[in-house]
Amino acid sequence: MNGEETLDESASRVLNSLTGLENIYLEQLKSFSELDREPTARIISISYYALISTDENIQINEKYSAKWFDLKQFPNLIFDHNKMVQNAVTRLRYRASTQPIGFELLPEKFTMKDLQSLYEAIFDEKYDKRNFISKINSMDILVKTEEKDMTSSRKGSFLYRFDKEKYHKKLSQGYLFKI
Amino acid sequence: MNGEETLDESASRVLNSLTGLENIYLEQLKSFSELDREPTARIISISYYALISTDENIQINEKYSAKWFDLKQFPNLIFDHNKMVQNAVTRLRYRASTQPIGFELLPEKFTMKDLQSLYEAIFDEKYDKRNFISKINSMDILVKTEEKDMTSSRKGSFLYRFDKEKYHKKLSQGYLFKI
DNA sequence: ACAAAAGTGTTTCCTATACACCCATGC
DNA sequence: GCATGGGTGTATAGGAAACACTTTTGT
Repeated sequence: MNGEETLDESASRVLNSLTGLENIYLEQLKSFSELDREPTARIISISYYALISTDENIQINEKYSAKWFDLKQFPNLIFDHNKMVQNAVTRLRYRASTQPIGFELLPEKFTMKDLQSLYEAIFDEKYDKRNFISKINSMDILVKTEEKDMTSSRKGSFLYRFDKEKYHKKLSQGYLFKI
Repeated sequence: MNGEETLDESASRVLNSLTGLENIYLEQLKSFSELDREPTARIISISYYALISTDENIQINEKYSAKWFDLKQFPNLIFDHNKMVQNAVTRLRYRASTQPIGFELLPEKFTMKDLQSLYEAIFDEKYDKRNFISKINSMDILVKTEEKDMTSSRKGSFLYRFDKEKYHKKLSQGYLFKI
């Protein structure tokens, strides 16, 4: 980090220089301070994770040779970076079960199927679509649009939007998000 | 922190110099890095919380003028330290609901009433004793001893121990602690 | 007409909660 | 014998999970 920014700002800046993205959900995870975690010097790292929507068009800056990996088949990382990833997955699952961060990861309009697939990916579990949809509907934080996504079926499936205002209103009335 | 220790070690050392205690449960919370969090210099702090059992006999080192406060009536703290305390309470509650850290805070042998009072303090809620006890019993991680605590009633109440081995065996079989 | 995904309700089970009386003992 | 805290069981309600068929439409 630089001397003139917070750690959160620093994380934002790094993500931006890597992807060009701005205003991305970032959450601080934890510090890693083992003496021998890197061989050349004593380095303390504070890890973060970001939620990057599937509809963002990203040009990864080649300078850092970063790459996307599927969680189920990602390579061994150097130093303690495997631990960092594991820690990030755990935190992501906790966060996703207590806050509607799922919507950070979808385009503004999405189908119920998209939403279900996303949560299935986050928790690495399969859900029954009837139960999933009625759970989501019971939360009453989505708005059904008139539009349909016609790309995945002949019948087409309705698109929904996350209603931030409604959600925050419910929050202030003591509502607890729980999935 | 010194240059030759991890942050966890540093937290242990600070706690030890404050209280003389060793082998205390400590968990790292998060970093605080706002530019103006302290007026005199740019300081980044990593907060921790500790679980200190009610049966520890503690001599607080007067050098640091530390004091114990009841959470329900603790004073305003300087800088961003109120935030730190709030963050610690939130984490403690999360941890206590997913891991049996309650037992870190009790003597080796304790009554069901002790345990219930402890969880009531952590979550600032009252529980029905029948429901509480049957929930604890259904976990099957306590051992009832033959001994009774005679200090709180004429009848006396049985003392229990937390069975770490049993708990870890259950964990390895996929058991999830949940209170 | 048929293939492919969307959409929709009901039943069952289990967990969480509410609730009240008897027991053992010291005084 | 009574006051005090300890100990115990059951009934009810609500949420989670299991489960299958009809609809739409492009080809």
